[in-house]
Amino acid sequence: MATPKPRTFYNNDHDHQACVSTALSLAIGVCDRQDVRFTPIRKKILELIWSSHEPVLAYDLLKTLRADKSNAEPPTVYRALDFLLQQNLIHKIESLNAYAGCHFPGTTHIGQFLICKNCNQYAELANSTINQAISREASKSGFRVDHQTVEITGLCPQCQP
Amino acid sequence: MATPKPRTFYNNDHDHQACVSTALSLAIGVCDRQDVRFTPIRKKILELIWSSHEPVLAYDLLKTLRADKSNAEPPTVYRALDFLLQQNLIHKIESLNAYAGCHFPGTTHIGQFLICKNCNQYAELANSTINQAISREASKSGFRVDHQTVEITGLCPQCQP
DNA sequence: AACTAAAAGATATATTATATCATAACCAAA
DNA sequence: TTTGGTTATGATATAATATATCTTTTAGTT
Repeated sequence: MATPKPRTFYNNDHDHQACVSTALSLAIGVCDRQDVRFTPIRKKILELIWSSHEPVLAYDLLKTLRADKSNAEPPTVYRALDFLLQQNLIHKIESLNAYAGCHFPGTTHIGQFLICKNCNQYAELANSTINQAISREASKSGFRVDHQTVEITGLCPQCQP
Repeated sequence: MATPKPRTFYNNDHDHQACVSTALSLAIGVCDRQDVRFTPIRKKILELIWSSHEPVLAYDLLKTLRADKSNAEPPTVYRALDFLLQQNLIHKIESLNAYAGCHFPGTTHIGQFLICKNCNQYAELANSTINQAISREASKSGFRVDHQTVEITGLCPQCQP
């Protein structure tokens, strides 16, 4: 399987509405094929996650969601997040306790995250060189790999001096 | 710099007291060289972290610590953890919100963690093949890497069927 | 329409972590 | 050997993240 082309970081000029609508369309397709329900709350949470290219905190989602749904409570958000995680439409960034839109939605892939310390944007790679190196080296210790969490912090191209 | 030999997973027969005392001796050396204070609380927390080869939760440390120090409160533990993290004597396992003894204490290294889903033990690698693959592939996206979080779950040799 | 299963509402609480101010211990210099 | 400064700890409160549980509503099926 070829490594998909890595997403680059975005500048202020890009057509962000296109990012959001692409993510939503793909999500509709995924849920359709999986025969699971892409309810209004789930759609709204996915939209909010895609409102920027930065990982988002659950309680920030809750605050924003409450503009629309004043009765929203933490479980409302966490249930939607759990659903979106299960459908591979978002990822959790463990080192930030934050959630980020998946760039390869509905596909089985092993993602790696590049997170810019300056602008807080992330990029998702699905780089087979990295994940093969990890699998191979782990095997040398006799370890059978099930899941990899790879989160890389640093400076994105636009934030470098 | 050569890749240090990866630590393997431990079985029930190993001389665990030796693991603990080695960790403590090395910590004393590190703190000495850094001219920082290895106080009784810090020592106790490090000992508790090394009481097994499994990552430990902060509030579990607190519970255990209270056997000795009944007035211990969360900041007592978190301050000691912060200190030990700063001195590279322990690591935080982000995907578990847990803390684990460092296998290469006091050295600058880029660690990777293998975490067994069955027995909960971890091993720490400092594998340059992995971290070079990550740096190199991240560079291709123009990203300047500062820090890597690599946490791999699966089955250790002893827990495989 | 009645039934069933899935989703959402509502409430409570668990878990993880930090802020802040007060006190104590350590240690260097006068 | 006091003085003063710094670092560590005590104590209290609270913030931030996440889940358990029970009820009600909604959607889809018979």
